[in-house]
Amino acid sequence: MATLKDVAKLANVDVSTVSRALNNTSYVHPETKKRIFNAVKELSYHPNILAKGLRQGKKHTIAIVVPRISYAVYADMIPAVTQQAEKENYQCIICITDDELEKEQEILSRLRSGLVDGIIITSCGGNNRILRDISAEGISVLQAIRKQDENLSSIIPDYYSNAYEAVRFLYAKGCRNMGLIIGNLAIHPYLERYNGYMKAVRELDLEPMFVKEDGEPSSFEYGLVCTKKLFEQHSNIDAVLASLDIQGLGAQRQLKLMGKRVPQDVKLISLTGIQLGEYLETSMTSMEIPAREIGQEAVNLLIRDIETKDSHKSVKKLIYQSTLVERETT
Amino acid sequence: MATLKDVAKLANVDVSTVSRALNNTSYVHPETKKRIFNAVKELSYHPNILAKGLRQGKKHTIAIVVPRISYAVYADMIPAVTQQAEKENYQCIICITDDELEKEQEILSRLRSGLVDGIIITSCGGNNRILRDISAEGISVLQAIRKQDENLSSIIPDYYSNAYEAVRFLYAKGCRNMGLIIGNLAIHPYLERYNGYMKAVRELDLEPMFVKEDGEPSSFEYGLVCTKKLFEQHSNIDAVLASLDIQGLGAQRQLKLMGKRVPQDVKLISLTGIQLGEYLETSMTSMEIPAREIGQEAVNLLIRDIETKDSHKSVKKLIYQSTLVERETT
DNA sequence: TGATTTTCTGCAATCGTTTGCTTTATTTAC
DNA sequence: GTAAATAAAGCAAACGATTGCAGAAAATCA
Repeated sequence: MATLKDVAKLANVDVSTVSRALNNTSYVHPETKKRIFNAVKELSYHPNILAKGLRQGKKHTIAIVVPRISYAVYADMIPAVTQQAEKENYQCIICITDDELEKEQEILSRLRSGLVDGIIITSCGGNNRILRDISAEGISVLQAIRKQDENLSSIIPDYYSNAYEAVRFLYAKGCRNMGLIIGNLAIHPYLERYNGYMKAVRELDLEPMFVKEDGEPSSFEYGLVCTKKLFEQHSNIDAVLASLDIQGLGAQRQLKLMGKRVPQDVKLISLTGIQLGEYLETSMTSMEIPAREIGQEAVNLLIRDIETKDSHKSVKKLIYQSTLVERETT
Repeated sequence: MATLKDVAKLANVDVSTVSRALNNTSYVHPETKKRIFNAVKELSYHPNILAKGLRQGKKHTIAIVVPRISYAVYADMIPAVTQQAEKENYQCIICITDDELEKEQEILSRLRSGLVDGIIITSCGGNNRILRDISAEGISVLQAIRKQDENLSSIIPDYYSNAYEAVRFLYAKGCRNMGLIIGNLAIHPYLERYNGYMKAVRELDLEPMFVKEDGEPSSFEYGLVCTKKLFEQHSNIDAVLASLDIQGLGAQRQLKLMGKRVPQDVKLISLTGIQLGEYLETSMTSMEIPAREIGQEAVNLLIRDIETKDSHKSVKKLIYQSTLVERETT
């Protein structure tokens, strides 16, 4: 691979001149410039990004760390992030933790090695210490989708309102016995959804019905099992609120198995919308999270933070509203 | 951020000794080692990966370039790639092209800057020149899922057999009028599917029926429109073969709209399987591509290539068989 | 004991850039 | 016509690691 030196030799100038010509960072005679550009083309020179980063202390690279890429929210958010990053002339590297603490730590430890200027992360929790250390070392950190650490900036959907609004909506549709499929309340989004649900249920003077199981909550099976259990506990249920899209699919299947008609007998709503909902045989009503917007704005926030020399950076907290998209299940 | 120098100073030794201690690359007195490790811990030192890469000419990083991350094949393959890369102690960066030539070029030009040791790519085509240049410059290149350039190594599913076997399967189920939804035949996988379909259809002495439209073939709408057109052209169709999962969903919807019962009136199969097919209200029969295996083996191949100093590297071509998973649509 | 070998450590060059400082040539200003 | 400003280019020191070479100390051998 050709280096600056090679170009300099061919163009018969010093490397510094080549550098300045290519970066437009000082006067270079037009003729010299021409010679340099010709040499660049002839040698098909590409600057070494490592050397550049090393010298400048800036890598123009950010990382986005997510649990999975197949989950709708991330599948939506990630392309928005990479696109926005490109627009801002940043490179973007995507890391997948599988929602495992150990993997997340491994990844964070790698990222700590000066590869990136900033990190957008949906943490699986338990890494607050490391995240804060990284942040203290000068790498910008932004929590997205999930919030774990109040001392670091975050940008998340309004899970509380999602649940609250969904209950209100179903109430207006005539439902009076709404079952909620929920996960571990120690996890922030689940707690928020739970609180939003409870608030609405109390306001409307309804009986709260919710179910939580062991096992991976982000799964088809979880929706299947929880729906079954909900009906075992309360046979009169006329609406199911699934926390996630994939839970919703499981619920749909279970309702079919139990011979319940959707939406006539039971209505169904997902609190985390996916586009796919639209494509199903019976398309699913859902609260659609503005994942793309969140991704885009996350990049903007992060880059602003990176490029701020100011030492007393403020902790920012952004909350995005979702929109209810009504489809065939309600 | 602490550097080797800081550690050296604190441990009261030379940087070279620190380097050797940390990398276990030469004799270092146990006591000295202890002092060094203490210093490392105290300063929470993390080696600068850029400097390391620059000096060693190796980055222990590979890139995977894909059109989308939401498509099932990639959503399956990518985690397999990153996991396998980690296992081999390589870092992995994921790039998304949106199937746009321009973006792909932009990305490749970035990757060319010495950031990675190798590239696994599902190209949108038209970049053969650049890919070959990159390969010639010493960055290993491996085509996955799609093959564009016969002169570069590749690892792909057997699209031909997929289609061939699907036809045979449907024939055994009693279907005699099978419509194929296909895309641009200039694109390798579509051509292969077409050829496989035609081969089987001729062998079985059936009438070939296929449809191709303008517009994005990887979409719900494409499946919708093509299915409609298929039936306009041949009203007696008793089976639809969708090239892709998402086309299959569109077909399913269209069949419902047309009042056709699946699988009684019309059978439906997807030639590119997704796990999601299992979760649908009427779960979809499909040829399941071993995306995880392909991803894993791609990494192995690539790394073997990277770590081979040998100049006359051979071009490798691997083809993976799919398996037919029968579900409710047939 | 003296000669080897092995262990331990430091010096300094290197990877491919960028950039502060200098120097020289050219232009502008009054 | 001289002083000041501007344009153009080179030298050499960084950035943070690795590594060949060399020398000193310790251990082994005869």
